[in-house]
Amino acid sequence: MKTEKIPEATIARLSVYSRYLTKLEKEGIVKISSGHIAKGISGNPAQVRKDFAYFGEFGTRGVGYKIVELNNNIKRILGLNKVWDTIIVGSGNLGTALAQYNGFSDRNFNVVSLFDNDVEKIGSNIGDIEIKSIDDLEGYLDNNEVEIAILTVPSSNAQTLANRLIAKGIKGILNFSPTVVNAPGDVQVRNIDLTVNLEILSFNITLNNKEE
Amino acid sequence: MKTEKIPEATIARLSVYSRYLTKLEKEGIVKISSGHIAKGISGNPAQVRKDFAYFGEFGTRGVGYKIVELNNNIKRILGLNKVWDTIIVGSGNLGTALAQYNGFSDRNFNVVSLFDNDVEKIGSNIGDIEIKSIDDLEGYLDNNEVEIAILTVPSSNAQTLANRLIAKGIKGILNFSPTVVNAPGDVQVRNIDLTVNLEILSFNITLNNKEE
DNA sequence: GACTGTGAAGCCATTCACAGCT
DNA sequence: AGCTGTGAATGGCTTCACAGTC
Repeated sequence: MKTEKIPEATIARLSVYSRYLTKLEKEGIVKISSGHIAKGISGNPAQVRKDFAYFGEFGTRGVGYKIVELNNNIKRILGLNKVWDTIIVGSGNLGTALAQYNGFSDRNFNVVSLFDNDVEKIGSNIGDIEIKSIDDLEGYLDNNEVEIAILTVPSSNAQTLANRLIAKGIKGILNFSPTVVNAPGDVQVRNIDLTVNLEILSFNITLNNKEE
Repeated sequence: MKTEKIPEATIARLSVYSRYLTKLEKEGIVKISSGHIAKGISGNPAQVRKDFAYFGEFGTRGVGYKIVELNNNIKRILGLNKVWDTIIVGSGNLGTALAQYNGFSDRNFNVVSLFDNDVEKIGSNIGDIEIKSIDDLEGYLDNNEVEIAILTVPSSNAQTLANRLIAKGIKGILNFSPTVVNAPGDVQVRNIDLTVNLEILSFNITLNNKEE
């Protein structure tokens, strides 16, 4: 193993491997080869091995990988050996849907609060998460250790709210609004752009239809 | 312009350019240079020009691009010069949230129906979209021209439902369940994996914290 | 014999740099 | 002078192929 730049694609795949390994763990399977991991997630065996090799030697030649041990290593690498308290800013349809999404808690992301500017919503609950006033955002972040925020507000407000989050020490933003959010280098931003993905579909379908 | 393989990243950027150009159009701006487009979407001018060059010569040397004309070209390339009727399969929190998301209709994607297997929900409306029984999926697709489906069902059902959609001629699937959906080559699948994106954030934050 | 770990090769996307046009 | 269009150079990721280990 050499220390070198790790492709972001590798990190994304580690997350996928881990979820697959967790499934196998539950089924009681004990060990697995890179070839079978690759088959399970529709990938390439050499790539699976190379992805792991950035971080250490987790397998045994001639044998394969012990699933529990490998998965623990991946979760540690991804920073999932702790619970990440997370807030959602914007309790519109998407924000409230994400607040109730089980997939996050399964992976150690715990939504602790929702923020909105709609007085009709403030004070009510989504599941057992209270919707708080956006005016209380700074106060909340002063008193609670939160490093990750999910941003589900209209494009027009996205950068302003991102700035407020960053000013209060938020280190990662998952942005769903269809606008690019800028942040200083020590703050991670990931954009999930729903319409871009639909438009890639429409491009490819249009292309396929022409080729027929 | 030469015909060659077009990077998928180029298609994703075309979608982003188009949204930015639409914004400028509304502001009444008439022409723009690759440098200004790049600034607007936090990109690189050479890349902007190269992305366009895959499809033709849309600009004028020494001058730049006419915004309306360029945007029309991009929208045509992306297949957005028609309305795409779309169904959502799975009317859980995420499915209903997406059904009400304005960003889709703004870009010519029209959600025409929601499907679910919960008898409590079937027959009720989300906005003006009726929730239909999943048993009626095939019948609906026989009688309505739909090429794109959004899949927001639990992982355990995702592949089965994808197969049913593909059997009825669906050409593109936007999959939100955290599982890989397989499809034949003429069917496009795009996966939006919410937890993968959170885990990339947690990896990067963990890495930054260590480096401090 | 089976499977990992890894240098080298191959492939693809981005960026540079400049000729060509207005 | 300003800006596009594009071949060439660069950089990065993926795949190959095989030595090393069990």
